[in-house]
Amino acid sequence: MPDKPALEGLEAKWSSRWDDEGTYAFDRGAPRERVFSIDTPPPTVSGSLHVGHVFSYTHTDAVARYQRMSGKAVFYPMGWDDNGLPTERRVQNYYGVRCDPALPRDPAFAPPAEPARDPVPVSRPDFVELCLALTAEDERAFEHLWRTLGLSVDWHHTYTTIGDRAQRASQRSFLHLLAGGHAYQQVAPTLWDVDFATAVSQAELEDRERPGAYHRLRFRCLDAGGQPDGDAHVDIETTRPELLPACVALVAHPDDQRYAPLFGTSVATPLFGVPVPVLGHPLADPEKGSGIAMVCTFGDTTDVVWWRELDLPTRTVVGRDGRLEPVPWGRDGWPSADPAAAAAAYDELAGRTVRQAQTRIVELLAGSGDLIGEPRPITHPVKFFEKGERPLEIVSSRQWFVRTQPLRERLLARGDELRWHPAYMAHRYRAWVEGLTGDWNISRQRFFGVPFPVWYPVGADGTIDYDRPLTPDESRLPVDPSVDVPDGYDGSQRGRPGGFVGDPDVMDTWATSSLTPQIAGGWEDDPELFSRVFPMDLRPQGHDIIRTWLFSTVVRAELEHGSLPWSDTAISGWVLDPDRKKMSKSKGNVVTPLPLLERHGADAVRYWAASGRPGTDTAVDEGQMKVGRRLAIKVLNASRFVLGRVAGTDGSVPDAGLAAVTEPLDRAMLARLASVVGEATVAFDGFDYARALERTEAFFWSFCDDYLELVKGRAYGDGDSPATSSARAALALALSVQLRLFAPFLPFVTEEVWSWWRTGSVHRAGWPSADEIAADGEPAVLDAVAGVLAAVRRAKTSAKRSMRAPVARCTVTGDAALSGALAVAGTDLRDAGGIEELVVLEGTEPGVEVELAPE
RNA sequence: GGGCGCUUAGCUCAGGUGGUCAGAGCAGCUGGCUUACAACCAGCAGGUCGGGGGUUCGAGUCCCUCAGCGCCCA
Repeated sequence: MPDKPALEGLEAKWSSRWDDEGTYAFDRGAPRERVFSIDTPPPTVSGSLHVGHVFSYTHTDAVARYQRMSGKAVFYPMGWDDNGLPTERRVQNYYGVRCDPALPRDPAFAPPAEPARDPVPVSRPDFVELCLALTAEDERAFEHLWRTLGLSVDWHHTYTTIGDRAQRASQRSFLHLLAGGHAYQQVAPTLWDVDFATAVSQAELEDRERPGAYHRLRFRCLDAGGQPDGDAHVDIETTRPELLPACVALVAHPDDQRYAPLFGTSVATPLFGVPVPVLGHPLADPEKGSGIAMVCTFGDTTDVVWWRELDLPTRTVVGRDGRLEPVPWGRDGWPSADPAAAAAAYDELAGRTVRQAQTRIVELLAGSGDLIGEPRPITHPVKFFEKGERPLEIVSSRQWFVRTQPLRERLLARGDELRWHPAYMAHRYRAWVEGLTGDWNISRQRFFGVPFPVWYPVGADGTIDYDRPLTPDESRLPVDPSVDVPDGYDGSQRGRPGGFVGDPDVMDTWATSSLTPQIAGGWEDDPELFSRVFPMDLRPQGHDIIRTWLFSTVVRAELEHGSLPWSDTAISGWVLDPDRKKMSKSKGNVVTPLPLLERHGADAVRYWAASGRPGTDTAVDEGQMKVGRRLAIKVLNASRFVLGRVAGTDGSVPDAGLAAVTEPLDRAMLARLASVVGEATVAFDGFDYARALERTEAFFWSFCDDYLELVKGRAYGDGDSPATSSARAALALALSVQLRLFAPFLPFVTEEVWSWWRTGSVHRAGWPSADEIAADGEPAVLDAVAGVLAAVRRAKTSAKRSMRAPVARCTVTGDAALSGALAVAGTDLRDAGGIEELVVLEGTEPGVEVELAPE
């Protein structure tokens, strides 16, 4: 035991010791009922560490440590989410490159030493190499952070979402979905980010308020013969006049009497003279604009609904590059009363971006007199990819979907079955599932991801037969269809008539991340392990990703296993900046965790994190970290005192045990501690680590302030007297229990102290039970005596005297319980308070009178 | 527009099933080198628990309503 114990260096000392000794190694031999398995969020490895990680991962770690101490074999693996767009973007910026899948691999490729001003095109394999290199570097930084923070992860069980195991699981599951009819491919309207050149899913959308303008456009009514019906017309309002050439219908609410007479008739689009029907649909809002809308393929998601439900034709004008594509007016589904005029007008638009096209078409409409009045500015919500900078377009493209729509009821039932902590978080899931409007698009037109394990036959005429995808045997997984060859073909047939082509896309990152319980648990790769850990016990995560990660994981487990992926989920809040504002890179208020760990120590930072209630947003609070640091130091010092009294001259601590605790005051203290153990245990069983910490901490401070002071006299006494033996035995028991109660929160300082007098790790010691210290003590004895001691201190303080100032006489008046307490603990009170004469009176007016000795 | 959460001392927050629940820590103030701890200790002061209404013998604690803040979804 050091003379002057300190916190410095404990992180490095113990994290490497734990590693060497396998303190947190998972016991594969444990039967399922003794296993506690955790499906930890694999953090996105895109370079920056975030204090939010430290916050929520500490919550999980506290629970993991509690479960481990309670005798569970804790399966606590760690993954890195490295696949996907964030990594691609980071690699592009870091190296100054861009992926060009048309390029062949360059055997001599080396990344630019300095990022060039203009991105260097690199082949897909070279690009993927760079992604792998950079994420490997980031992953080392993350692991260092986790070890410094003291996460009790089993570092033998790690995975990445781009690694072979993840690819195998993703592809295998995809093949199962395909075989089961849960995955299908379709050319369909797809949310498309022009800049990223990829499809995105509903879960990745966000609405942003953007300025726009209603343009009032005049459509001429047509008679039954398709000729203009005199001067009859109808005006619509649209924020996207540039989509006029893609107009396929007008819709109004079926009950809207203004337009009811027009239902079933046709009108002609201005400029292009395209005849389109006027139809009724309940989604048309009579309050919006003129109450009648033009349906385009496709301006927004409502257009998609109208198009589908009203069985409208498709006339797409916006291409994947966000520009208007050429259109064959008068042919192939592009009817016009005057194809030449339509073509002439459209020539002004083709090749322009949607923005440019809007400006131009407004000029054309104004010139033709079809724009009525001035555009009317408004702000309205526009759909964006959450990582994108330009509004999403909706384009038709070939995509893989997972059928979620028919699952709705089953998914809602699974949500009810899952135990949520806190319970109200279940609402978020339910609201999301109930609001699903389409199937889950899992195709991404990107590079650093898991490829779809499919090829397509190429017919003799060179057409690709998408309806008969070629799939590999599962034993071949993972495959890369751009390199590997389907069974029955050879490489020379790639892209040739009579040959094959590989699917060019990769899966949505959530299509892999939704399988983390399977990937981490060794699904099919290690069935023995999998049977012991799946379904898992706990999914910890933030509330912001309930609709993505939690939802998609429930979908996959339901389709693959017909079960929940875990029994419980613990939802952490967000970390806010010190001013309680949401952190974001754009605001520049993101707090990085390493400096905090260096400044305050891991135990202190963990204390702050563990003080954040489950589900509650919590501000970064260095004040709380300082409190945590003081607590850790207090644990060191109090332990040093206790062990200094308890240990023999040779340093060994006799294990006197509960039987030696004979003094009522000591038994009272242990009884109170026993109730704290009970409270902490109940709290932890409900995943309420914060309450467990609070109860433990409150006890500890009163233990130090009152009990230690009261018992000092006896503790320093003659080692052979029963009174001293009782004090020392109680101190040893109380310290042992408290160190274990604190261990999930302050793993470093508790392990340090444990090592002074115990063998093995405190983190492998048994979680304390009330039985260990269930003396038949009466806690009120301690309360009563501590109350008198406080009164004595008060008297000394108000007299501005030292705490050592002697008290000539202390007169205590109270009921029988109080006098009984003082009868059994009066000596301790006299010692602690420096009281020369203690007088106890029974009376109805309780009070303490303190007469200090003259100075 | 819908859903969820929050509103308790200057600040950050606790307050499981309604009855010493009006609390803690920080900050503030006043004292004390007390042989575990001055990176410490002792003590003090601080709030009509967002407003209004209701249920009840009794409500931060349950119900309704209003206001503000935040998040999610339209």
